[in-house]
Amino acid sequence: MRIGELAKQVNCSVETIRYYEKTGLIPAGDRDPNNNYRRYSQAHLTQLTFVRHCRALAMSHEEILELIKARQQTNQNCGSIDQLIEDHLEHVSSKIRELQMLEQQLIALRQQCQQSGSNDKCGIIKDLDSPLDNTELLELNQSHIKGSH
Amino acid sequence: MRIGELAKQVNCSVETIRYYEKTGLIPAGDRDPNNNYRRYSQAHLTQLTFVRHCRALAMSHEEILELIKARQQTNQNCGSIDQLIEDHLEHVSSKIRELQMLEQQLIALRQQCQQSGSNDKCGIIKDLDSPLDNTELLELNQSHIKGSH
DNA sequence: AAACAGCCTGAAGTTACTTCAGGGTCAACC
DNA sequence: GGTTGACCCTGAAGTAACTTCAGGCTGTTT
Repeated sequence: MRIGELAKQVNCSVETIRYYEKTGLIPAGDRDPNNNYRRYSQAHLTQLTFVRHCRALAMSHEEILELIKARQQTNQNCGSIDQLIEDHLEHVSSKIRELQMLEQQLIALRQQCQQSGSNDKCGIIKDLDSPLDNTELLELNQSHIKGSH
Repeated sequence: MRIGELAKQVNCSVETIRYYEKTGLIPAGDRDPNNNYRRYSQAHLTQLTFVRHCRALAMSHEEILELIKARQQTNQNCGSIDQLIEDHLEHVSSKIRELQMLEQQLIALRQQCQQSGSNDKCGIIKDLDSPLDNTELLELNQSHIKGSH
């Protein structure tokens, strides 16, 4: 199977597959000697499926690499896999809590407008002019799950 | 006031302030002729406070630039400001919903392990090997609110 | 033979910064 | 007077996970 076909099967772009190869998320595999095109087997499809599934769960490449490594050490204790999922779940949960606080602040901000009419009287702008209060200082942390835009 | 002092007042790094200047989020301002150091006034502090407040609400630079522009057209109708906040709130809310679905999937995945003991029998790995089902295909969209790691 | 889909590589762009390299300024202390 | 250390400067590169672009070969169809 060629790269375009593989991309279709796992629902991603061919560029993404080439990128995964470059960064070691999937093995390089061999080439058609005639044209130097990449050739993929069932094994590639399996690993790429695994990777895409992990990405759909918002895991980072680093986390996925750890899982792949664990997966290959078949007879080791799976406690580390368990722990990784547990930690990742905690990342996601804390991100949710963070965004929910943001959401509340934005709802409060929205009510400040008061239909003033003109920009200089708009309560939203006035509100944004004031410094951050303590409750807002729990800043957006640099977590690896992507943002809202 | 010099850049270090300003950074302290708004609780960010001096590099961030220089970055904001480069990207137009705050005006360039003047320099001390003796040493070429940046000098800041109360007006700078006000605008930077505004920007930091917006960032604490996870707005993108693009959104903040729009707000700054609106803010300067004092006598225009503030409907566009209203709308921007509304749209941003919707970004945040939909990101929350997305992460909550992720959270549920991770909770389900965590239960797959079944204390098998070894990696090759771990239900988590088996689960990740299977392709994404339809409910998971609502992929992580490229929204501007930062991720979970 | 020309057109067009599909493949290749390497580099640059994306976001909002942070880090680094290399160097000038300034107040204080010995 | 020399030096230490805090603070400032610039421009370039690094971060994550891709996407887009430039330039060019391959392969099938008309």
